[in-house]
Amino acid sequence: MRRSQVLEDRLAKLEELRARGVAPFGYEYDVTHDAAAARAALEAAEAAGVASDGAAEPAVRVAGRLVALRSHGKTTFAHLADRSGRIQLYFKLAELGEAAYDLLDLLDTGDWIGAAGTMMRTRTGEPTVLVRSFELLAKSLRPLPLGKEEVDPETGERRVYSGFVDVEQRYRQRYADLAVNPEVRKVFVTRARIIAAIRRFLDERGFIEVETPVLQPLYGGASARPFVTHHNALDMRLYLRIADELYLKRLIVGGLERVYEIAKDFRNEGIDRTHNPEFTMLEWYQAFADYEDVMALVEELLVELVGLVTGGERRLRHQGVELDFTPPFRRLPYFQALTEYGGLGVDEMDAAALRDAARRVGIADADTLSRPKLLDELFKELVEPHLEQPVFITDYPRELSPLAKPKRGDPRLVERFELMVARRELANAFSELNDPIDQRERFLAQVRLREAGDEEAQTLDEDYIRALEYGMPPTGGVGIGIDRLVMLLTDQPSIRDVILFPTMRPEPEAQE
RNA sequence: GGGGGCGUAGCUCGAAGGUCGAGCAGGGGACUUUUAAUCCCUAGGUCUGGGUUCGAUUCCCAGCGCCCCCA
Repeated sequence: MRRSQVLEDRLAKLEELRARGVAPFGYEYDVTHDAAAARAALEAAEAAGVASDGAAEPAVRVAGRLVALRSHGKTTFAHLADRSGRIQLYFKLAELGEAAYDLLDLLDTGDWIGAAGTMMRTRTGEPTVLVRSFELLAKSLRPLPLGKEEVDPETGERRVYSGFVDVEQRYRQRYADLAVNPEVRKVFVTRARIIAAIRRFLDERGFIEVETPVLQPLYGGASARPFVTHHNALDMRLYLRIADELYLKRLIVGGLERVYEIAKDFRNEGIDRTHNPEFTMLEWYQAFADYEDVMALVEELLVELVGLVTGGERRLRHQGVELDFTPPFRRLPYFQALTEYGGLGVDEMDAAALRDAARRVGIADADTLSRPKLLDELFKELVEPHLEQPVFITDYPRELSPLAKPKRGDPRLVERFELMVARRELANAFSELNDPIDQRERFLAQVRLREAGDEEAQTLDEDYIRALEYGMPPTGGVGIGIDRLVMLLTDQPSIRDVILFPTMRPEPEAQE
C-alpha cells in the first residue's frame, strides 16, 4: 500500500516547520492549568467581580492535543484536549504577529501543543484561552480518527460524528482508541480506581500483598490448560501459572496469616467476550477464617466497590439490567439451585438419571461425562441463565472441588461458594482443605481423571502436600476475576473493553 | 469445532456484473468571536489468491482478519 496522502502532507509540513526554525518535537512545557482548572480559574475570577476589560483576567498555560481546528483567515479557533477535558483556544493575528500566526497553517488536529494566554469568554459564553504565545510540542504525522463533536448547549450532551468505531482497529490500536474516545479512557481510569480500592480494603484489614511465581514447574489451583515454556539454563519445562492459590496457601503455612495477590494468570483456552488468555486475578487467604467469613468479606467489598463507581449507591445498571447489591446477598445451596431452577431432585439421582436429564437439555457428550461433570453441565445449562442478581451459590459437590474442605455435617459436599452476578461467576471461594492426607487423595482422584482424558484435571503437587504436612491453620480463601469485576462495574459488554491490549492474532501485514 | 455476518479513501458510510460515490479529515483560495464554522476549487480507495465472464470491487471457491450465535 502506498503511503497515504495525509502522511505525505504532514511530512512536508514537518520540513517546513524546521525550515522556519521551529522544533517539531519539543522537550517540555510549563503547564499551570489543565483544561478544567483553566475554566475554574475563569469562573473564580468572574465570581470575584473582575472587570471584563481583560486587565485582570487569569493567565494560564495549558497543554494538550489539538482535537479541532477552525481557521477564519485572521483568526483561528481550536479545541485542545487534555485528560481533564477540552478547552477552546482563540488565536488572533493581531495578538500573535504574522510570523507566529502563520505557523498555524502547519498545525493539524492530533498535534500536541502548549499555549499561554488569558481566559476570556466568547460571544456565546464559552470559556476560551486567548492565546498570546504557543509552542508545538509534538507533530502528529499520522491522522488520528478524530470525529467531529457537537455539544448541545442546553443539555451538555456530546454527539460525535464520524468517530472511530471499528472494534478490531480500536483493540489493535488502543493508543488511537484512547486518544479519540474519552469514554474509553474513563473505563481504564475507573479500572485503576477499583484496583486501588481493593488494595486499600485489604490493607486496612491486615492483609499483606505478596508476589508468587508466574513461572511454575507444576501448575495448579484451578482446572485449566496451561501455557508451556522452557528455561534454557535449567533446561526444564515451566508453565505459566493458571492460579496463585497453592503458593499463597504455602504462605499461610509459613504464618503470614493474611495474604493477597493481584496479578496475571494465563490459561490456554479459547477467546470470547468473557475470556482472554491472560487476565488479572485477585486471590486472598485469611487464616482462622472459613467460607462464611470470606462470604461476608466479599459482600462487604462488593458493596464498597459498587458505591465507588456509583457515588454511594447500592444499585448498578449493567447491560440494561438493574442489579441490587444491598446486603445480604441471597445464599442458595448448589443442589437447591438445581431443584429450584432445573426441577431436578439431584440428591436422589444416580448417574444414569442425571445422564437422561443432561440429554434432555441437549448437553453434548452426555453419555461419557462423569457424575460431577454432568452436574456441572446441568448447572450451567439450567441454573446460571437465571442468576442475574447477586447470589452466593454454596456447598458444591466434593468431586468438583479438590482444594476445598468437606462441609461440616455433609461429607458429600464441600464448603465452597461462588458469587454469581449477571449470569457470570465473579468469585470462587472455600474453606481451604488443610488435611494433607485428604488433599493427597483428592489430588490422586484428579490424576485418575487426567489419565481418563480430562486435560483440565489437576496434577499432584508433592511440595504443596509437604507444606500442608507442616500444618496449615484453618483458612478461608477466594479468587475474584478482576476483568469481569471491572466489566460489571463499568457496564462493558466484553472483556476486551476492560483490557488495554487484549490478545489478538497478528495483523497480516504492517500497514502504512 | 459448527453456523451466520462484516472487510470499499486516513475515519464514518452508501451503491453496484460495465470509468464507483458521499460526509468528515487532507491540499489550494475567501473569511478578525467560530464551535459538526461556512463558501468555491482539488487530490485520494474496492483484504489476499484463484475461478466464471468480453468485462469482477460485486458472482463462485479458498485463505487471512474481526464480530455475533451455537457446541
